Amino acid sequence: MRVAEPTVERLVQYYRLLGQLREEGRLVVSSQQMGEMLGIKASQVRKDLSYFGEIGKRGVGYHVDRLYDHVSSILSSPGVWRLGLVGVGHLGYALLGHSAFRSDKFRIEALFDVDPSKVGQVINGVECYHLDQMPQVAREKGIEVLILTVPGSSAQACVDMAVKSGVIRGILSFAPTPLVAQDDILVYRVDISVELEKLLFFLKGGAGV
Amino acid sequence: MRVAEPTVERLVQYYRLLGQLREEGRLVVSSQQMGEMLGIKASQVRKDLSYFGEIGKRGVGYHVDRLYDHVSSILSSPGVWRLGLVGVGHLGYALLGHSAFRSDKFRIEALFDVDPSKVGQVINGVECYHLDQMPQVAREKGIEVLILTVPGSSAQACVDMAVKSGVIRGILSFAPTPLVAQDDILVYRVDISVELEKLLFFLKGGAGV
DNA sequence: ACGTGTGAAAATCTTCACAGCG
DNA sequence: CGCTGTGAAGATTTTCACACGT
Repeated sequence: MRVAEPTVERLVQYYRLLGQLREEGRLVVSSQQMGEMLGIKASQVRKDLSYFGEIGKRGVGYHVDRLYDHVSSILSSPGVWRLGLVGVGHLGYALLGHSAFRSDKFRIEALFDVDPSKVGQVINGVECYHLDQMPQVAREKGIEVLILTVPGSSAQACVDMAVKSGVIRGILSFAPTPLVAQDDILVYRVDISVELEKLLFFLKGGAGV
Repeated sequence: MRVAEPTVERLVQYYRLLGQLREEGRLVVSSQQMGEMLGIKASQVRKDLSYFGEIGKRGVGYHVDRLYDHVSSILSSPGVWRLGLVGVGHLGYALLGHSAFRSDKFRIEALFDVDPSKVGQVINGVECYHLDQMPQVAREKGIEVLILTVPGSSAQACVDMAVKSGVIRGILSFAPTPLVAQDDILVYRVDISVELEKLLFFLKGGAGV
């Protein structure tokens, strides 16, 4: 069965929460309680979890350890993903050290930039190559996913290179530009300014002018 | 009429695109063409734009300048928003210099941190205060919106302070934690690791295990 | 003839409400 | 009894299809 994107988004949150509860030594949790802690309706929690089989106990709730392992296996990867990070500016550097990028599910294997002062350096324990070498390095190192933290003006060029490399399957872009790629490359975007604009739009009241 | 969030998200993209087209000196564009450039269906473009009145010309398309001004006024703010940025780590610093934060719609008026080596400094042209002073500084400077780039462990504490300040109306958080606030404070979240997890989930094929 | 504007249909996502099991 | 699992209802968002103005 196909799992919807909003469901996956929430699964990641359940996973984090369960990790915490597990550390606190909690044994059991109900959909109601999870919902309250995450700002999600209990019925939504139950529906999300039910897509992957009956894992709770009626009249009791969910066994924290068991549910954690279960969600973990849903989100698990076949192996360790190898990532490349393109654009070692402030944002790229911030992500390199960011807690979101500390996981045993993936590893940043290479950096790419065009700045001669960065190429050849080892930054945060990862070697930086010239962008031109990206397709080759990606093939050599088995990199399948790219994080783009380049200016909008060069984002599409990076995507085109990724396509040509033949090995990149997914791209997470932080550039504020639309990207076109073949259908077999999965592109996700995090657009910071859009989020800020949305916030301000609804703050001012939502209507026009 | 209430405007849906997905619509606002696309409006921001139309706005950017129209800005480019305008600079290129283009006079007219169709919903079909805008859609192709942004990866959005033409019918969706037309529906989004039609919420705000009849602005296109049948048989012709949209007049670029006119549509640009129109979308601009929809997204416009009553004045210049004053923002505070909490947490001047790598990510906070990156955002400070980020192109997304260069706009005449808002201005970052103050930074906040707990690190003594940052408090009192002027970073990127903006003064950094101790987090404890946030409610007071926010009131003095008319800050209504906060950007949170703090570790997850302190994000909720920042929200609580913001609530107590009495003047904060919106928060954009980059922390990977759920946040609870009163209903009159609008909270948006950008969760980088969730986006990456989603990408990897659908890359591996979407199903469980 | 062409491309917008828009009701209506379709698809997607969320919430309800309750049967059923521990 | 309490809480899950789930079909059905409801809400929201996208897509279709075509009437209409230029």
